[in-house]
Amino acid sequence: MASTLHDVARLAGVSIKTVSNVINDYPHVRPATRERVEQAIAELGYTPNLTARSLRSGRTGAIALAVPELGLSYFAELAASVIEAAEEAGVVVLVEQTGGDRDRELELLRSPRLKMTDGLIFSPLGMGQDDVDRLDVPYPLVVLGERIFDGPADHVTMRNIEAARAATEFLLRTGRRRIAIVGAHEGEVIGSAGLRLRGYREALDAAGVPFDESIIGYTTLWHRSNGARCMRELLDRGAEFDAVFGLNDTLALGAMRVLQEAGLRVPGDVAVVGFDDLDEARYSIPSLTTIDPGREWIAATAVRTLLERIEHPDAEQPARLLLADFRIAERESAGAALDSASAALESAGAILHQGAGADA
Amino acid sequence: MASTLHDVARLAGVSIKTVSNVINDYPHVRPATRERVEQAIAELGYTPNLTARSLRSGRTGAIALAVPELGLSYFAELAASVIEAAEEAGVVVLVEQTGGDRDRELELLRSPRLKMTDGLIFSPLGMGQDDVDRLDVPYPLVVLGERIFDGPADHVTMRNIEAARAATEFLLRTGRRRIAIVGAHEGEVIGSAGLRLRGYREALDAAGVPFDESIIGYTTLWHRSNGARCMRELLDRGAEFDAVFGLNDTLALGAMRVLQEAGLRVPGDVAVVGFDDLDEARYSIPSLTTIDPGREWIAATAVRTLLERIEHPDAEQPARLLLADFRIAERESAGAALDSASAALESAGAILHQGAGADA
DNA sequence: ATCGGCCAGTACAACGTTGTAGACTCGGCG
DNA sequence: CGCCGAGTCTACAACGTTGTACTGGCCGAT
Repeated sequence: MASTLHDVARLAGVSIKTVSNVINDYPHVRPATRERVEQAIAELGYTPNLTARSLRSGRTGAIALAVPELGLSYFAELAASVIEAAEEAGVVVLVEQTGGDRDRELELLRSPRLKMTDGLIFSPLGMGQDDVDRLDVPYPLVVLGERIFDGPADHVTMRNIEAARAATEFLLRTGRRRIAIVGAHEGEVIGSAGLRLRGYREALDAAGVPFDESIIGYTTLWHRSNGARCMRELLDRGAEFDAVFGLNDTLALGAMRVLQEAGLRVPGDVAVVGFDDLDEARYSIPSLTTIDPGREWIAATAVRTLLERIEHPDAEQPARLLLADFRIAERESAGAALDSASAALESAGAILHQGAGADA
Repeated sequence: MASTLHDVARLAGVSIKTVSNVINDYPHVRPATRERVEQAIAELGYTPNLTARSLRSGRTGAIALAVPELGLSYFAELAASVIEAAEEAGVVVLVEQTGGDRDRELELLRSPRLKMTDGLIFSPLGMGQDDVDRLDVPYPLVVLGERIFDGPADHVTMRNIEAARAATEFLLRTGRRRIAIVGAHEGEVIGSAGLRLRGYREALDAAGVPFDESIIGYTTLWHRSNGARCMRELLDRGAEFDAVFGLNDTLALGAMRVLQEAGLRVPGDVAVVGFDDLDEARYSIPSLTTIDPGREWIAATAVRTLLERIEHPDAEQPARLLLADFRIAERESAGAALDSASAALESAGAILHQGAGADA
């Protein structure tokens, strides 16, 4: 059905290798021959069989992206950015969902289905630091997220601690003193929750504000409903606070909903800050002040790094850690500065911290 | 680096075909031989080269999914469902973004990159009915959405007219009479906007409520911000209404935000209904009453239909139109019934209309 | 005893492409 | 005049897999 080099060669009266040479812009082809071949290609509507080309070249021109779930806005937007960056590099993206399940993540790492791709961008959620050895795979791999550090593969991620610290400092600077947390993970040290909580504590310590366990809300999965539930529990137990730091936007949005249901005004009574800068944060009521963690940069860097590894598979370059810059996206939910200094800051554009890209 | 059938065969002392037979569960292999081969496979960590297998078999085990943008929640959730359904069928999914741009959509349809897949699930947004002939492609294709009807390819979509009519009837039944529209497309007949507006008009006509152009809000792209802008325009020009039908959830959510900013209570002063049943609709404030258009069924059916076409490429079965059932997901933004009949209905569970799946 | 049929396993070709080696022509230079 | 090198093109092999056809050996039925 689909035509091959043989068909084109027969029609043009040349060998199949000459057709191949024309397609690949090999220079030593007479213009007359080239034209004859091109005409035959057009006539037959020939397109090269990429599978055969892959077999021959050992490259597929596809990369895999594994995320927990596209239904989670953060990963949907991450995937969008990865696909876009890959497209610019002429590469297509095969998307897998792991559900954030450790077993499925481990299984995926050794799945033969990856043989269809040249490498993997992997965002684990179920695996932890103990599984670090499982990242030692026989194909190019770039890891995202904060579940596993110092692994054998390149790692692109965000400045969780610094960003969370900046978010907390922002709230402190606007006069808030009792900053509740929504979404903490019990006993976690590494991982988004652990790192962001650490940034929060660093900011409190630096400002001399005591850490108060009673306004820390714990939960498991970072779903909207859990943000709501978490906030409801805080309110029910009579916790007192004048600000909320949701460890991601979905949590913050869920929490904000509960605050409003309870008759509290945002940001009047309680300021709310999130983390992720989802598209949605721009359109909530009120719009959500949040951390833009550099998602696009992360996506572009992950693709670029992976393609470099694919290009030079034998390069003995050690695994790198690449960190994105972040900024505070200041909006309504925590824009009302309580003193004049921060009011000036507010109008200035809100880039509070611009970390240096650690490309080394 | 990676081992091949040859390596395994050499180690096990058999021919490569026997190894192949073991892998493919060919029955006529002696248990002793099978075991020897399996041991060699384990020892070498052999996994089959899927590219070579694809070349040989003519099948890749991958399908492509082309959507406008994963940043749009509807398509992110659609993609999630498609990937899940494909996974169950043992197939992987290559995701492309067209940006809803007609030229990129047309280009994608003849892109050689599709050669890496067995078929395409295509959700166009820029193309229109005039481009129907472009869907006559030399590979299995399933079309989604409502941009193009009666094309040469299988088409899986939702009951836009009936669902929009049911949404409108729901508002009418709860006593609303002045139902504003957010997100109409000027002059559109086909397409989600055109069809949903038609369902709206049918409901009005059936109830003897006059259609009033002054409460129809027009916009272009269905982004949150456009829903907000659209609603602001309606308010600015002094339009009077007691309900809003957002032609999708993002529009409705944007509109709801503006209503609340303007001091109007939802659903007290204005009831709001959306369309899509995004995850987000469950967690907005108030939660959004909306149409569940059967997205999961659409995804599963698209995958199943595509795989059937791939399986039987020569079957001369004519292109089919497959329609999903829908239901009203009744939530807070339009739950407050104004009469006792609908109050009873409200507590009943809100499946207002259950269309029959047209699998013929 | 001979044949047909089943079992276990093998050799070869083919999927469509591209790298390598080489054939053939032609012009220029020694 | 003969040789070299560059230009143009071709034949062949190989990427790793699997379908087809085949070889023997064995058993039971004729």
